[in-house]
Amino acid sequence: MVSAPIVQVSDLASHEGETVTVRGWLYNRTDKGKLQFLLVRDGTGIVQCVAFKGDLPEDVFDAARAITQESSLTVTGTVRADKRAPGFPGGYEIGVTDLQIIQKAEEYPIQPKEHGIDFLLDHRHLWVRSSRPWAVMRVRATVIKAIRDWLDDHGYLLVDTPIITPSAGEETTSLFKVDYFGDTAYLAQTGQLYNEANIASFGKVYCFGPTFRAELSKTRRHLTEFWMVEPEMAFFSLEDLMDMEEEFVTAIVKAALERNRPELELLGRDVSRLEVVEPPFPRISYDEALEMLAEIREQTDDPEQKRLLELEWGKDFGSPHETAIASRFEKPVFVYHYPTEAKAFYMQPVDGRPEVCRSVDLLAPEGYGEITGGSERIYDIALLEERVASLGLPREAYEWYLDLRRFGSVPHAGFGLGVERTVAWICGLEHIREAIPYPRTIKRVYP
RNA sequence: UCCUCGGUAGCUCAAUUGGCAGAGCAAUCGGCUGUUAACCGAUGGGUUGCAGGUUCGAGUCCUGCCCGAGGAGCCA
Repeated sequence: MVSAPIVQVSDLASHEGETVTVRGWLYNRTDKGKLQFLLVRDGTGIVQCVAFKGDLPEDVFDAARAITQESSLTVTGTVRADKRAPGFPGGYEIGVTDLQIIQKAEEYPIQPKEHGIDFLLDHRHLWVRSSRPWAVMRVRATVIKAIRDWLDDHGYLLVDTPIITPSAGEETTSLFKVDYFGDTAYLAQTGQLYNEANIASFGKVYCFGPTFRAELSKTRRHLTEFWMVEPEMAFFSLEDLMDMEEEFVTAIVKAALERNRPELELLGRDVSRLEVVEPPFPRISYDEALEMLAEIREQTDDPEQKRLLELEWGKDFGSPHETAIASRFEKPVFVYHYPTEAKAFYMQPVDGRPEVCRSVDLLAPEGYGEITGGSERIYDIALLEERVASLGLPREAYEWYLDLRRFGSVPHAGFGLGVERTVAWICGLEHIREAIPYPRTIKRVYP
């Protein structure tokens, strides 16, 4: 047994010519008789290990030959550059001198070939080992770090908000009910109301965590459990909000381009679509968006498309509308001043035009839909009380929230950004379920 | 919740008008010194989602149920 320094596959380039040990799992193999090509993963990358019968003791070569897909192992050998070597990042391979199997895997269900989505999701605990999910989760980690770094560096304080909440924030039909020692509680679908309390202590805050929606939504952009970051800022106007959002979203995209370009290439992402993301983002009003939709409807000959793009004033956009609007722009596009009736009770009406409110959604390009939604909040106590009453909301549940307007209320604004939708957009994924390690959808809580 | 589509070997799929349930990959065994989801030869592998029905005969037709996918509405 040769003892050699343990190195990571991602660092192999700096060990050319040295004898090293890699610990990991067998990703795939090619058996050429006296020559074995073993693709070994270690979490940081994939390296090809080459075992040649003539160079090795018989037992070592036999071990290389017997190893099954996804068996755990340690491989020792000499690092050499070779253009033919596949892997991630590739270009280097290990000439095997020793090899030990830690556990010989049983027949592994996932092959390096096409599989159906149902099968893959049933085996998500194994599928996470495959190169596509691996690349996506690395981008996801970058996105999350970029979110935190940008906010922390720009004067926002992370203030955690509860996941178990006492009352319905918005509609109870979309809340998961929890038995709380005999009382009813709900899983949070937003931390916003608490953020609004926290800004009076810290000025600019954000909460970041999982959030839960019991909606019976069955589309490529919905999960019942997803991660959301919600910044909330005292003394912010709608314009301040858009200025901040475009800087923030640009920083996230840039971080992924800087740190995960190889992963994005592995995913087949056209990164030129991401490289154009720079402030300023186009800004259009809801009314302008409706005109745009009317134009698009006129231009299409597809009767189905015409029907899907119909929208009467006052309604919120569905995904066909969002996709159609976003397709007119290279960059993410802000749509502001939505009809008040389509939005939440706490959004500030526009002066002199109360039928629309100071709200803004950010639509991602390429059909990825709404990635942020936010607004200025009502800060006048009388107006907020009136809204609570007119919508028939339970006043007692909102007493503490109304308090915030009684003790030093200020104009303020905030928004939520959906992490999985952002990751799906950056990675170019077909479906949001690939943007989270263990997706929870209306039909799936396993594994 | 509504609409549409689907469920056949471990996986991806085929099976003519209702007439012997098959292929590729994977697995196992053998061959090959540069493979990139290698290739070549051989072997094993099936309660056709479940329950009924029609029929001489059902993977195929009928009824009910279960499971999943795509889309809509709603939303991030």
